[in-house]
Amino acid sequence: MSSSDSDGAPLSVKLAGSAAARRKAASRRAAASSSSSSLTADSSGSEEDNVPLAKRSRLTSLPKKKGGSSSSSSSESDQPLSAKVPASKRAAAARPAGGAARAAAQGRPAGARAANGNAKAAPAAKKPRVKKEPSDAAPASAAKAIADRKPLVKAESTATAASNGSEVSDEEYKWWLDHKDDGGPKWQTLEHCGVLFPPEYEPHGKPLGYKGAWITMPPEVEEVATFFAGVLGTDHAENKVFQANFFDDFTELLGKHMPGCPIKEFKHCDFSRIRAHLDEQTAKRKAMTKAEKEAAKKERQALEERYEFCILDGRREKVGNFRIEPPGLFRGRGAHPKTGRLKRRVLPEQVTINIGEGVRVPDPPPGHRWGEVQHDNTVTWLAMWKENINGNTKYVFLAAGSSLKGQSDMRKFDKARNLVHNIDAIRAQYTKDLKSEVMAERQRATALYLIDRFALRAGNEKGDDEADTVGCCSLRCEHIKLEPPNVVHFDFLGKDSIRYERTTEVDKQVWKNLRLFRRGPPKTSSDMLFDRLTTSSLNKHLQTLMPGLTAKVFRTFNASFVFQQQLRNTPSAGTEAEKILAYNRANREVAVLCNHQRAVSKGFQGQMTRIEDRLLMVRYQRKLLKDHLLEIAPELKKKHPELAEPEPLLTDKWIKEHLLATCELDREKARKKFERDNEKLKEAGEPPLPDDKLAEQIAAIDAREASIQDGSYVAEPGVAKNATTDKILEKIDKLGQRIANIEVDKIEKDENKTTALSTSKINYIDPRISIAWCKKYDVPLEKIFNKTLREKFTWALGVDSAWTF
DNA sequence: CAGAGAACTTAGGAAATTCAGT
DNA sequence: ACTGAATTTCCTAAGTTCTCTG
Repeated sequence: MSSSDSDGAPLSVKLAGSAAARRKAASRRAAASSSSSSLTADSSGSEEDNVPLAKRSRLTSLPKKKGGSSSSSSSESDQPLSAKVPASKRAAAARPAGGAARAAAQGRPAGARAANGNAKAAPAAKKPRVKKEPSDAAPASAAKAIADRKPLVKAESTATAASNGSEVSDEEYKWWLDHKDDGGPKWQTLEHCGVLFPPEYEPHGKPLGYKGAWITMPPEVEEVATFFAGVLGTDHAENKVFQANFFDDFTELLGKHMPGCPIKEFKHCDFSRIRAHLDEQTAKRKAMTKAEKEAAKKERQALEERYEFCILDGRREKVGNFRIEPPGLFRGRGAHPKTGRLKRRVLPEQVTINIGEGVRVPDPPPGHRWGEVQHDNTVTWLAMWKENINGNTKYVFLAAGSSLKGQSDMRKFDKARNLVHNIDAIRAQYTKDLKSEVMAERQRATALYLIDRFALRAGNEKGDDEADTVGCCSLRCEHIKLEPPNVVHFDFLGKDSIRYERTTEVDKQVWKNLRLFRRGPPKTSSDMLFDRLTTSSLNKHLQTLMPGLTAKVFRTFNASFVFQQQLRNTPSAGTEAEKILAYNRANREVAVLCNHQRAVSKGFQGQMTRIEDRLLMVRYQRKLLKDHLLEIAPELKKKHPELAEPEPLLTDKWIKEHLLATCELDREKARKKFERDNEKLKEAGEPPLPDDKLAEQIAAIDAREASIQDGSYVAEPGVAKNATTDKILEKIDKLGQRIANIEVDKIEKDENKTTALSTSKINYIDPRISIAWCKKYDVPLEKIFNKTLREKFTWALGVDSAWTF
């Protein structure tokens, strides 16, 4: 691309574009506090001005979706609620499925949230309704009456539910057999019991140490100090940002509840007494008897029971996270600027309840009111509140196995599957666009290539008050290194601050483009790589290529597609274990593609060593057998030359150490057994065994140890004296099998060390692929999907073995 | 037309529970 | 039966996408 492809775009358009780019680049630089001058910023826009207006406008100003919402919303503020709200919703419901319908349906009338109108929506059947009431609308007596019934928990109590207008069906509703159009309301009727609040704080009275003094605190303060004591021993406690943020909020509390208190510096705080108390509590809990634990569990369940289900369109559905998040210290991931801040207790007054109209509103805790009660059936949440750290909204949704979640899950996979038919054309298109004269198009095509080939996320812009992580569109120059002729090295922090590091070959043109974007106008490493691209412009473009297509669909598509391909490596004639191994390998392939990582567990190295020891132990056994066999039948060496081969990795040093370690273990075992036996005898009222008996055994082991030390020890080969050579050969063969199995274990464990398979299994791989695979290879589904997964994917169970993604 | 907000999906780690080997 | 490992469940943070708003 050259600078000559300038066009006749009106100045205003050009300026608008480059101003935005400047801002973006400038903010980046500021954030990274790089030393760049304004020169960089000013020149960054210049190359840009070659964007033809026609193309630009096509990208940036797609025809607006016309729905009932936009026109009605302007006039609704002075209309009665009943008239305005259902109007737009109705319009949405009547519209055929598709983007426009969805847009309209989701357009929540602005007035609905703020207005407090009492007007009832016309209760016409099948019509979506939205109504808001003051939180104390439900009369307490009625509330009580309905609270006592248990329709939300047990199917047999349908009578009470029915009295409220809804029949609870206990029958499994196979929604996937219905051809339900999407885009309309999410439900017709909805009953639920609200949310469960965490228990009140129970003060323990343990003091905080400060410069040698022990200071007892009022409960409000103590609670927060205890939060910090709770993270001692984790990385958070050592994290300076975490400490500072915690202490800021803690100090504020001190000022409020303990004016004049001497606590001024974090470094002088001593949480040890509080920590000791927490450890004590943990120990106590651990020491409970089985019966006590069971009783506690029962009590907990009794408390939670009512919240676990709701009734949606007359059917019992599981609720997901019905618990209000307890207060604590915010545990932001990666280098989050707000990590450690106090996450405050949520009060009922801050909670909005969303529930069907005309059904009983759950009681708020005694002495409280709900913040708001609304009846919006265009959304799926049952309750909502705002969290104080980032101001994010937290929702109570249905569980993953519910019909609502299932439907959107199925839609997601169907959409990804639809991409199969379009992918060739889309790839051809962006490959062509890699050479576009228009910078924005070229960047878009290049980004799309990365998203498609390397499963990158879209990459929205992030604020300064969040961890600095990126996705494709927000990549900065510093995140890639280019190596001629076509190698790219990626190194950046993605979602959850998980590092994406990868060196790979790319299309030659892509490589050239990346070089161009990087150095085009003078850029510094903290400048955006794709300075003409945003996630929304990218997604807008994708919509034109396939309805409903967005950047994230590529991840789903590629994950499922690669998985299906990898499954072709399943050995049809193999054992079940081998088939499952192939399945897990395919799964792992996908997890690697999506960069699903996990921390190496702390016991990993030890576990690995143990597996290696187990392996060597079997090898040692095999060696003994082989030696023994060759000794009694040396002629076999000709026919079985492998008998003379040394066992790999098995050294004399290891053998000696292992044998000595065994002595130690055996002594310990003997002692334990001796004690146990005596314990039994005692209970039976019989005299204990003489101590000599133990001493005798120990002496034998000591002797063995000595012989190992001086090299005179001769190990038993582990077969009967009169065993035939065939028997021994068979045994050697069996040991070989065991060795192979352990080796596979070891490889799998090592490969799984940093790779998490679950995320791709739960979110990216179309379950129908797995189910079809099970049927084709005759593997029971339980071997690959646990109960949760089977429940989540019930909609997919019916596919046959020939189903393909 | 960027930025905020709403709603929903995706994510890894901790805690709880189950499993497997001795 | 006891342990330590593996798996499952819970938790909630961190993304994406789309709409609304000033």
